[in-house]
Amino acid sequence: MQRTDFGEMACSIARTFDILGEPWTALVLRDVFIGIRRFDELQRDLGVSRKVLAERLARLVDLGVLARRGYSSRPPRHEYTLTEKGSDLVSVLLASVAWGDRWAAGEAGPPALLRHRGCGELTHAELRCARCGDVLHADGIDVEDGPGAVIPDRIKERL
Amino acid sequence: MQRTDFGEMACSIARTFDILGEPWTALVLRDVFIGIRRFDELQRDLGVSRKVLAERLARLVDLGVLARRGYSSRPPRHEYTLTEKGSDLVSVLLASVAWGDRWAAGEAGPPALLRHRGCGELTHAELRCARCGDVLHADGIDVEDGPGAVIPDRIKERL
DNA sequence: CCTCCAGAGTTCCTTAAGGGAACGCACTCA
DNA sequence: TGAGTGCGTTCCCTTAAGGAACTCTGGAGG
Repeated sequence: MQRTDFGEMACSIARTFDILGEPWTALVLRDVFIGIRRFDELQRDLGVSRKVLAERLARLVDLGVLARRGYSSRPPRHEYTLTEKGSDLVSVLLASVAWGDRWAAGEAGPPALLRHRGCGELTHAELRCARCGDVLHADGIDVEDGPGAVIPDRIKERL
Repeated sequence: MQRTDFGEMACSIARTFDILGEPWTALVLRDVFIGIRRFDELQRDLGVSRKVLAERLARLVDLGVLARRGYSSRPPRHEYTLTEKGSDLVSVLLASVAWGDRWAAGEAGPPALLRHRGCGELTHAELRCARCGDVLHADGIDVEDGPGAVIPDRIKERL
């Protein structure tokens, strides 16, 4: 329902989930990623209401995650594609595929498989430290304040 | 609002976002991850309504993402901690931190920094192919059907 | 013993977001 | 000219989100 504005919080998780914190948005991005790019195709594939789909697409275009381009001017037709910002967001989806495959796939196994074009193998995404290259786990990480951390109001008033 | 049941879809993204597809849940997990474990602390830190917080916590415990344990029996007090399933889900949060830091941080820079205890350096999470170890990008991946892909109903009827 | 406080939820109420169905409009094709 | 397709809008109803106030339990303090 989103009465709270997560996008303004001083937290990259909140800001990301201001966009992704709503299942349809994630699924729209997934579909565009796998090549479903037109309104009606998306609507059929997802089973979402046209209203919600229209809203999500407009928001994603607004945010610069998707781009809307005409691929035919007569009749006017358009399609949605991922921008760089958008394909980068797909990483979050890939991380969630890894989790879902491990913890929510059940007996049937993963519903989809990922093939890395670089090496040609079936694979899954693994999170690694950008510095040392080791696999990252939640319990090997400490969080510290960064430059964009909030300045409490009582201090901000004095600036 | 979630009238649609994303958890039943044959898609690991949908299943993951059935849980995470709602900003408060992500923030609750973040807080538990950074060590905020008690109901009132969470409520104060997040500014979420107690009702929504109670609902989210109950659901996460139900799903096995969080565990609720008493840390004092007299007076009865409890705290929430991440299970293995939960800490694994934090990976998705780490991926979203990387995206948010890059695309939503603005001039101020990232609100928080991650230090990898393994190497001691400030770092960020990078997605890599579990097979060849190369960095994974959305556009280097092909998606194929997996064993858990849906069986269309007209076929399922015959089994 | 009586009152006060903290932790941890619950209950109630209002409002806005979700979902479906129908409508609109531009263009094409038989 | 009438049906079909692509892409949305509009209307209306229902349900969940959010806030505030209330409850209940079990110490502390005087």
